[in-house]
Amino acid sequence: MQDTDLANVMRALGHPVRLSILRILADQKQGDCCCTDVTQCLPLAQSTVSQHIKVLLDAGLIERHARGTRNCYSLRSDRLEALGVACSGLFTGLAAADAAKVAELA
Amino acid sequence: MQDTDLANVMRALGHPVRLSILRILADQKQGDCCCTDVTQCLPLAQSTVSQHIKVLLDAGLIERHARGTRNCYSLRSDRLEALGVACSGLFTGLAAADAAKVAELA
DNA sequence: TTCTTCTATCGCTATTTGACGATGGAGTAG
DNA sequence: CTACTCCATCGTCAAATAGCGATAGAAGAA
Repeated sequence: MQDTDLANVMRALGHPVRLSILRILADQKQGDCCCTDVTQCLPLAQSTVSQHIKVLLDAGLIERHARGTRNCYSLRSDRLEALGVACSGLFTGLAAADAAKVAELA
Repeated sequence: MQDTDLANVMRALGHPVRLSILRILADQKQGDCCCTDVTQCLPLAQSTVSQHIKVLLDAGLIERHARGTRNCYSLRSDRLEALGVACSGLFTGLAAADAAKVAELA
């Protein structure tokens, strides 16, 4: 994953409300979680929640699927898992490079 | 790690230049990497780089230590490793909760 | 002391973000 | 057809962010 893409995803996750939305979607029963449901879990206006959802959508972290009269949202588990791997790799990679310098010095 | 803290760190990482700075610090030889060194690796003004460094400092991702006449920076490997664990846990946790719903449905 | 280097900070501007209410289109129910 | 619900989008505002040049203080060098 490119640094630019990674930064985009990170920025999308860089707001506590958006992390909350991800958790709400993870806890909700299979697929039938619409914007109104999420809004009722948060002390925010519907339009604000909709905006945050859009950010997560654009970052590819969630997906939308029409469910009768509603738009329902669910996590994109594949992307989340890939992200977990990328982050873990990035951070331990950085830490490892750092450690290598120290070792090299000895 | 709290969602608020996690979001703060994510936001700090949500800019490609700051990711670059982390990589630069990881590659640089032991400890003697000052603001000017970083600036020379980037197409940005020194003041701008200094600001980005401050963001990383405030997020606790790097640390400053005076080295003679300069201020040198290095990664906080402990924090990075902790972050790797936290991210990995968060993402796989979300994905797992999502998968559990599907299984429960069956 | 005087000079030079380093760099954090200030002031400024332009852009982006976060929040809100209002609105209108799409679709269901009656 | 007539409600009614859902919700994405628009317009607006305040605040934060990202960029720059200028500057001043700290500290080593001469």
